[in-house]
Amino acid sequence: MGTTQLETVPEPKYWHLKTVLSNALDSEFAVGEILPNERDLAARFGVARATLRQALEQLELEGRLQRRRGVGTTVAPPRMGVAVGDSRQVWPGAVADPWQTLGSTSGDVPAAVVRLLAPATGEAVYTVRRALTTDGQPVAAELLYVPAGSVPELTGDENAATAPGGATALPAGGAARARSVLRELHRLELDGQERTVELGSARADDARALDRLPGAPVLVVTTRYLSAGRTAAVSVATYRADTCRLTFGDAAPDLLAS
Amino acid sequence: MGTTQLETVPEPKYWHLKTVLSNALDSEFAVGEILPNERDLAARFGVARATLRQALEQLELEGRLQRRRGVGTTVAPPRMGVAVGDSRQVWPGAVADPWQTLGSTSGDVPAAVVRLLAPATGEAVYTVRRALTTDGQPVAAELLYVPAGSVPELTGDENAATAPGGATALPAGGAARARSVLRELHRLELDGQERTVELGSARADDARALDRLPGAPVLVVTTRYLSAGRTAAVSVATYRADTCRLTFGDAAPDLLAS
DNA sequence: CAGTGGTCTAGACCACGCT
DNA sequence: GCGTGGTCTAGACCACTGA
Repeated sequence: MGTTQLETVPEPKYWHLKTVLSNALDSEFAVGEILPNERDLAARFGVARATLRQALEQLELEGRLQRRRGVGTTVAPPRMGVAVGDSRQVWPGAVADPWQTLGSTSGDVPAAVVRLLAPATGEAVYTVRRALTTDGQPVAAELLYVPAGSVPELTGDENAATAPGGATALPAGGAARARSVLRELHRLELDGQERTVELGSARADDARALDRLPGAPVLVVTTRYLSAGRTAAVSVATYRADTCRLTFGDAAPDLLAS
Repeated sequence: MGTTQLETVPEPKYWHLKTVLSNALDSEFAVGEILPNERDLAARFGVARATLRQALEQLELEGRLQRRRGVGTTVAPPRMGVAVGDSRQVWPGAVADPWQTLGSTSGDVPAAVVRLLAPATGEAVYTVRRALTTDGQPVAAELLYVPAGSVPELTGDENAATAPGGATALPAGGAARARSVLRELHRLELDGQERTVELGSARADDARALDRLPGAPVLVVTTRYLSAGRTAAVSVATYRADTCRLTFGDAAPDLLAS
């Protein structure tokens, strides 16, 4: 009886707006072009600025737009492919590794990492900071956790106090020290590696390294390096979710470029 | 001279709020517990509801909370690990494949997929819809694109009109038809597969399948199946970014559970 | 300095899930 | 019907960038 509800799922304004803008981006804008500012755009579409921003946020999340405070909103280039795992499994910092070793930090070791490392009680952990950039653009920031047991040659001089109940971070050092950690790590045989990928939001330090605001969406890649039946190292890498696409397998990244 | 700016990076309210809530979730709430409603929470923290919502959105993005319209906000369980690629590479729909084959749809073939398939001009494409659920919860929705050339035995009865300049979708069918497409596909030898992972937002149909609102964050996994030097099929799978963590490699998903 | 995006407010109404 | 989260408004001020 009642009137058959004819096509009335009132699509949210911001959703419709996003579609309209998306089409406009495809047909009327070139990569790098600057859009009108938010107040003008909102007025043009007859919506409040908050509503327009909801649409822009979606488009930025999808990598279609790039917004920068004090500058404006520009049309983003297609996401770049970033090789994360290829067939040959190697230690971080091996030859031809595009990551840049920055140094070793002295932060806490997150509980989740401690769980993966399953270190001997109170065993110290080296923390190496690395960064990945492409064409001058920051792409990813990584923290590599190496328990002292994986690099026995380094335990000579500076022994950190062993805290009960958890891994202790070793004192910070320069890039030279970080590289020596990697060098020692390479003496081990790499038996395999396991990875997980999940969505996260950038912490304050990652945000700075990635040239984004805190809370920006990132893809968190956690890698567990296995050697002799034990976890020799754990890497937590955060990739800018807006600008890059992770590639796995033997694909040349360009093959899947859009 | 000038007063050294002492610790004044005015942290946004929503960011601070997120931290406070996050700690509260760790210490004072159990998984599944319902939080006070947004209006009460906002009043309790002395902020506008919109500001509180910004903090809740972040926490939901990180998989800490689950919000459902008409119901409330609950504490989410830890993300579940979902195996995406293991060492042995197999066709979709092989034995022990946990995906459920739903049927074949008749939608358009996205331009990005056409580029990967590189089909003969106007070659028709089968589209198979599948879904993955764990413990009754929808986890992922997949569209598998199979060019007619990959399953020659099926081209007998219904030939779609070949449109110029692009791949044509074949008419829809039931789960039985979809399964026959998979069966035929298995006759090919799988030479390898390439994957990409990127952040996306759920389209209307995916949102329905995943029991989320349109625009919800999803992890889009694009897989290219290679056989005899050619792309035999392309799968585009969208995973709920809030509830799952993709696992690669030989890891048992539980090993990396948080 | 002017102009941009980022944050925040205090309201209003709507769509949905339950009971 | 009632309470929930989802959408939307019209303003205000702030933080940052670049001329």
